[in-house]
Amino acid sequence: MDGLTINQAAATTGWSPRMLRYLESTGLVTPPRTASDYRIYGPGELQRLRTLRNLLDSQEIEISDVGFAQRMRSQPDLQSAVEGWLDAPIAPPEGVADTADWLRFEQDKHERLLALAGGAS
Amino acid sequence: MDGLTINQAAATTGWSPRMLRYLESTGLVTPPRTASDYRIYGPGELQRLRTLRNLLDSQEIEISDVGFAQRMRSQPDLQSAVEGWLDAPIAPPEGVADTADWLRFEQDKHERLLALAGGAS
DNA sequence: GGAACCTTACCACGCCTCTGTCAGGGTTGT
DNA sequence: ACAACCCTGACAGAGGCGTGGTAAGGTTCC
Repeated sequence: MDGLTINQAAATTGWSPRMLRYLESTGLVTPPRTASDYRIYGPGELQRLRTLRNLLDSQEIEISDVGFAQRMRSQPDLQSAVEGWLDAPIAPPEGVADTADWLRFEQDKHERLLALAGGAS
Repeated sequence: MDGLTINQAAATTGWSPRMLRYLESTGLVTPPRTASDYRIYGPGELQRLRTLRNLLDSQEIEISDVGFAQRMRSQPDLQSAVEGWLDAPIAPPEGVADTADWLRFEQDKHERLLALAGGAS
């Protein structure tokens, strides 16, 4: 044994043992195990637990948020998809000749939908 | 008026009017308003709504996740705090002479805590 | 001026997150 | 061998998210 058990780690970090297991289930802090499946918290894990607590306290964020950030880290396609959406301009796309044309097109579409819903014979 | 009303926008994007208002409350899609507070969805907002739907469908993601990503965008200190935590090494910090010393220190700390909890006279 | 639309503000429901607690069974240390 | 610890799995409850509905009141169009 070269590390703390879950209750010892809980006592020194301020997390409850339940939460340490929960954090492991989210993939945020994953301690190694002994041969008989006891969790072993080394200095690295303890540091990570303490700084995680600081992070959650200082910023207004939740565990699941950090989990999502980690997920974006490991899935580049997800990251590029999200950032692509965020970076997309709010301005209208070019290629439609005139705003008035576009507007008429969309409003007609709306009326077609209403017609479908209403007087479908 | 040079844009669609909320019901028209809902019909062409597939979102419900309720959800368009909800998305505005999360800050993800914020249409401008008329003088009498009607929401006006222009081509840009419609595009954004459709691509948001694509994003949520294609990736395994929730609205609040996108909201969090946007929040990290606009708050650089939050972003650096989260990424700093994610990038922190799992390895023990240097500076402690010996792992055995550290271990003894932490375990002693544990016992002090137990003593406080148990036999506080 | 009335129908059809828009606004905000609530209530409600199902699901998920976070957190605690407990039961049944295996492991460690003295 | 016995206390004290660890494991998993389950139930439970507070609170937030995503979504729908509905009511009371202003706006727009014919």
